[in-house]
Amino acid sequence: MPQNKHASLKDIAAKLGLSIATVSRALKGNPSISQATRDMVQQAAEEMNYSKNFIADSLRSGQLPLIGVIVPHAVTLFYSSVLDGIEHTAAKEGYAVISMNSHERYEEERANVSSMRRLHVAGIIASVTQETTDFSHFDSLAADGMPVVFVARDIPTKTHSCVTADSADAAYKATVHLIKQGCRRIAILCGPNSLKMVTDRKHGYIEALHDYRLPVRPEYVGYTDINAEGATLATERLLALPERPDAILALNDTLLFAAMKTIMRAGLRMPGDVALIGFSNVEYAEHVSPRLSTIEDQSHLMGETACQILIGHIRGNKKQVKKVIPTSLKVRESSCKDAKE
Amino acid sequence: MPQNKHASLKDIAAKLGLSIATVSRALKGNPSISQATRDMVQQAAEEMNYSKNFIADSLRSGQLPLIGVIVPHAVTLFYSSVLDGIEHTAAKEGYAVISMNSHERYEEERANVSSMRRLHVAGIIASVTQETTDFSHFDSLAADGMPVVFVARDIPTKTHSCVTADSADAAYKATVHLIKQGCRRIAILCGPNSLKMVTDRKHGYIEALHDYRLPVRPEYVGYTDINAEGATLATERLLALPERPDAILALNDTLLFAAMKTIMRAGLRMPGDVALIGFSNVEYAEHVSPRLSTIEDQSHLMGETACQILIGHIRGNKKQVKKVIPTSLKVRESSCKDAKE
DNA sequence: TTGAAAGCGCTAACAC
DNA sequence: GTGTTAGCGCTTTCAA
Repeated sequence: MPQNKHASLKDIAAKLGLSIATVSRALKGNPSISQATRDMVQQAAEEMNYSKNFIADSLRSGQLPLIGVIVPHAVTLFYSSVLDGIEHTAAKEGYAVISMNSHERYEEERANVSSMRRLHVAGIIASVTQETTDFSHFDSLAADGMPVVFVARDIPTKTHSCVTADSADAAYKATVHLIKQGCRRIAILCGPNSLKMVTDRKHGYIEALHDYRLPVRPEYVGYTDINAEGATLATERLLALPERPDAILALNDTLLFAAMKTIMRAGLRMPGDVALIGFSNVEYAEHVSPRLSTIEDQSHLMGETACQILIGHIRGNKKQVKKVIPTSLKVRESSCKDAKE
Repeated sequence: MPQNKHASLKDIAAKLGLSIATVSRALKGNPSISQATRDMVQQAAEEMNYSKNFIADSLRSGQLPLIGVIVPHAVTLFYSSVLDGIEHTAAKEGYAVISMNSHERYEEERANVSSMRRLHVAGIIASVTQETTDFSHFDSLAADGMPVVFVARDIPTKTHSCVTADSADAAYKATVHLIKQGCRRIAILCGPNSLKMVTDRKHGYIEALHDYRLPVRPEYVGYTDINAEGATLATERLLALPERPDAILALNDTLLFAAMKTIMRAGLRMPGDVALIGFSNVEYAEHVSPRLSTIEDQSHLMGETACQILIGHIRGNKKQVKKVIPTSLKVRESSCKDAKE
């Protein structure tokens, strides 16, 4: 015999000699159905192991109870944690999560967005790639009535909701920390300016230098694509400057670890010759030697928050929400000039 | 005006004065439709930006083009990489991926399975929790005709397909490596025996001891739940033995890093007092001090392979497949007695 | 070569 | 209180 197809309303109706509509109403506790019938239907449904086929609903509503998530780099503790936060909240609200990885590539991101649209997901949470400078693929979703919330990496457009870290603030604090350690030639290792995350963090860095009357030197702003190779080259360029930086602030995990390796390989002492601090969610930062100072963001909470906002939009809330999640500075060995050396 | 609903076959038919059936056939190149009509329909479809609503199909087939994935611990490089491999293969074959995290809890796993079933996914890829000893929730999927493939952590039942690492082999090689370093009191840090992954790896460890005529001492087999707290306690117990082990083999990332911290905190030298090696996919293993020796598995490939097998089953292949993916031993400082100390 | 109609499972508007 | 019917978008007989 073929596979046990799930029991349907029709089956229950047939068994009980009722109409499909009555069964449907009884099952959702419609008060216009007599208590006796309701009980009878309830029991039959349980016996037959009935579960509602939500695809039928979806056909009518044109929307599946699914939330689409697009991240640029899924195989990281940061994004897997964001994803877990999203899943957590989504599950509580009756949504499942479909995730896709754009691998930091614009073309893949576009393809992901169109897959999501074809899938008729109820809404999308996205973190853009470092290549993305054109945002029309997202705009067209809005035109279609599919809500979008950006997480971690926002886009410049003003009309979307987003959840981000307190980037400028965190970079400011980290820079001040370095200044207080006696660093005067502080470099920053950046991703592309197309990411608002980057410009925000750079802004915090510059503000701190201004406030402490230190010059902002263009040669100390190292740009790179966000990958290990690029970051290694950019760090090497910084270290080769006539006036070598005495500190580096790295804008994310990838950049931070690449910078660390490059500094060590150059035979420089850390923090003696070059202090290092960076944005990171890698718990291993505290196990490497020297223990790395980091700015941690609350990735899980960012995911949960983004999902809550998105579900709000799905349910009809039109107001955009821009939420900032605090980070925390973890001072460890790599940025402490006065610490044990 | 309301949201731009997608154009449907009906819209195209109306515009062209054809029947819905004709449009449907024309769009899939049915040869019984005249070339002229086909061209006309094709063009209209493009103009109207038509895309097929697959929910309608799904209602009829009772199945969505979705693959469900259940992992015990999503926020790890191992599982996020497995997931990325699955997504990669799924996307190529026209499936999207729904992932859920059981957080190593049996009850969550059961809930995940029933969510997946409610969602009418086409098939499931799962890695069981360390608490799972009853597998009836998976068996009932099979009864429903929903294929399941296990990845990384298999279950004892013989009838399912699975993709696993060459656990016994890898543990054997790692143990032999330790023996060749002069270790004679080799301990193993295990998860629960309910995981086949654990018994397989333990088997390899025991075989190696046998082959080199070393005694298998029960007190050197440290059991723990797979989490940092449990692993720390288990390591402490091992280190407190009258005859302290001179080497530890840890069965996964979590256990490995917990063991490392515990050994260091006890003030013991590594590898001098205790050598350490473990299964891990954490690239940071090579940045900690001392650099950690590891057994790496090909997580991405495991995901791709599992997905290929699953899609085979979805398409009707009934033959079970058991695939073993090779690992590689990365010898670094933490397990080399003769290395620089 | 094309059209009409049934049906996938469910809900809601409209009877009675 | 309960039944009937239409319809969500599509495929697929069956007719013409």
